[in-house]
Amino acid sequence: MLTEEKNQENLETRSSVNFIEAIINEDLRLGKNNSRVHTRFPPEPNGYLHIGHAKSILLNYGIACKYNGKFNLRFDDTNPIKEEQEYVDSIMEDVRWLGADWEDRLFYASDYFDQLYDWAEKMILDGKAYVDDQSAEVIAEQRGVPTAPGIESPYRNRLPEENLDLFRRMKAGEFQNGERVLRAKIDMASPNMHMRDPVMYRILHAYHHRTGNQWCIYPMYDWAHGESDYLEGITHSICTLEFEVHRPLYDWFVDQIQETDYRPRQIEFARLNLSYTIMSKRKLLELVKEGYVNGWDDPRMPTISGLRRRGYTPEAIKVFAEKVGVAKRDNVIDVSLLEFSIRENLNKTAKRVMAVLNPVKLTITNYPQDLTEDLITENNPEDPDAGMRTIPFSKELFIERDDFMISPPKKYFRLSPGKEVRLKSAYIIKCNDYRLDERGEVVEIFCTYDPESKSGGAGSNRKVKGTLHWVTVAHAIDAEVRLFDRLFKVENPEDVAEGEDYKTNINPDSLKVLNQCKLEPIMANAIPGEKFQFQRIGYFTVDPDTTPDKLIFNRTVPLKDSWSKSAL
RNA sequence: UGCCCGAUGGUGUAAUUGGCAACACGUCUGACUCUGGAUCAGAAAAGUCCAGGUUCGAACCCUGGUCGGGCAACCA
Repeated sequence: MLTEEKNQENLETRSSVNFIEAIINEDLRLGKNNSRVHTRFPPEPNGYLHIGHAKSILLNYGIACKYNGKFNLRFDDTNPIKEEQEYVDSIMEDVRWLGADWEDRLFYASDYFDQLYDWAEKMILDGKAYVDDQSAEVIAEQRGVPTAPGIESPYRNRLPEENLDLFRRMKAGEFQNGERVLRAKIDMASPNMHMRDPVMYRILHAYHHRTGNQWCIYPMYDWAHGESDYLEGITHSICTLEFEVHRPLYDWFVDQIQETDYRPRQIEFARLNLSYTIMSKRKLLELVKEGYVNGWDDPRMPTISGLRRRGYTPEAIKVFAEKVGVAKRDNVIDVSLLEFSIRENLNKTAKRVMAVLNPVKLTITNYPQDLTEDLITENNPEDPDAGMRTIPFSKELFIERDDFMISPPKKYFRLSPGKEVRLKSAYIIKCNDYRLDERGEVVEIFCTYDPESKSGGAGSNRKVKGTLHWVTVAHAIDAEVRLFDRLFKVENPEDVAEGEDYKTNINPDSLKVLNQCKLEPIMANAIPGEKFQFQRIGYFTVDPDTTPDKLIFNRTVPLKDSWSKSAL
């Protein structure tokens, strides 16, 4: 981004900062952390990123940019059982695609395993941590409940030397999974459950995607996260609301290692929720594993890879994230805001082309049999720089089946017997007749054209109510078009009757595949990821499944359609 | 009968930190249009969860409620 633009943006938004920026402004005013701002995005590589993560990425990266600070990408990989390299790769691709640049600061919590271990030994020596021999069940029981204090473990007052010996033997692999843990010695009576001697290390004989079999003890989130922030010099550690109750523990752990004035600060914001959408990683994984969708990048998924394949652009997602804002109250954003963002973006950038999704033949009876005209049409009326192109026109055409009705309702502006319409960038035609098959389906429409009405010509000023898109029979190329609808039938998929789950709300018609689609010939050159507006229909992108002999398009989002709406 | 958060049009976010509740999406009109798109013009829609208090003045401060969310993995 140009500095000039950035300054302009700062000026514009200065009067209205979100609560996180307000905190940062205050920290800066007080000169905290040498007036540095340093954020990070800390995903666990246990699944693909979704639009909610995009909000977080863009928030963290946006703040770093705005305050001339830095942004890190850090994988929170402290649980080898759930984490995989595939997820690391996909996450990096998605973060990069969104435009968040971590420069040379790619880190892993596992980078810090040695340091964390050393600090843990020090805490043991200081009497701040101890080894507990009890089972997970017993420990959970002793922790008590939110409304009543817990009780102390019988191992709580073990001598530091014994704790150190045991901890070293844990590390050395002398014990089985679950046999012992290292716990911080805080307060079993705290009203905050997280302060009741939380587990710092558990034994996990498991292969880690980066450290292999080097370790058999792994740090817990609370112990690893704040210390990782500390090691990276993070100033503002932004996370979601559910970690709010963890903050006292975050601070307690930082207290144990802090050596200078520098100190990272945790700030929590409300995660993004979208109507008609499910955002839980666990449930998205379930949709993938149980085959409700075709993989993490299925265009119906709210994953970043799904949105990308659907045809969304990073710009649109950025605009969306800005419009959504940042606050602490729970929210459900209407998907229409997301759709607005991509339409607004693609309206300015997508090339307009003719595509007939559900074709019916139309013959212009008074047009010369062998003639093909190259007509000129705009690539994008919203973008003067997009230029013009030619499109062939001849006697036999395809038009959209929906664009013809034998006996139309009152405000139908399209084609019907005796009526006139314009063919986009071509001529005005009049319907004289049509032919039905034995089932009563229209198989051919017969029209005459007005040679004087050619687009751009002298006599082209005549007004007709409707304009149709079309392609020629002789030149059209075939394509498969995948029409996506929302994955869930209801606004809140989690809202279900007793004994049912969100899967009962899955929309059975979320994917409709059309195979007889006819496109103007220039589309033979379309490449995967390229975006178009199919005129009068919607925005489409070329799916990566496309092969040289089979073009496949995904519908990103339909055009707004006030006609079908009013017809309801 | 614990602790921590939150509450502003249908949805989301603002309100110069105590000064006429604004913006966006959505909805509805109308204009324009060779995309029933876009664009343009306009409208409806909250009196700020409730009750008290402080103040000339409260969405904002205080008190007490109500409602919603979170917290009891060797998950993050």
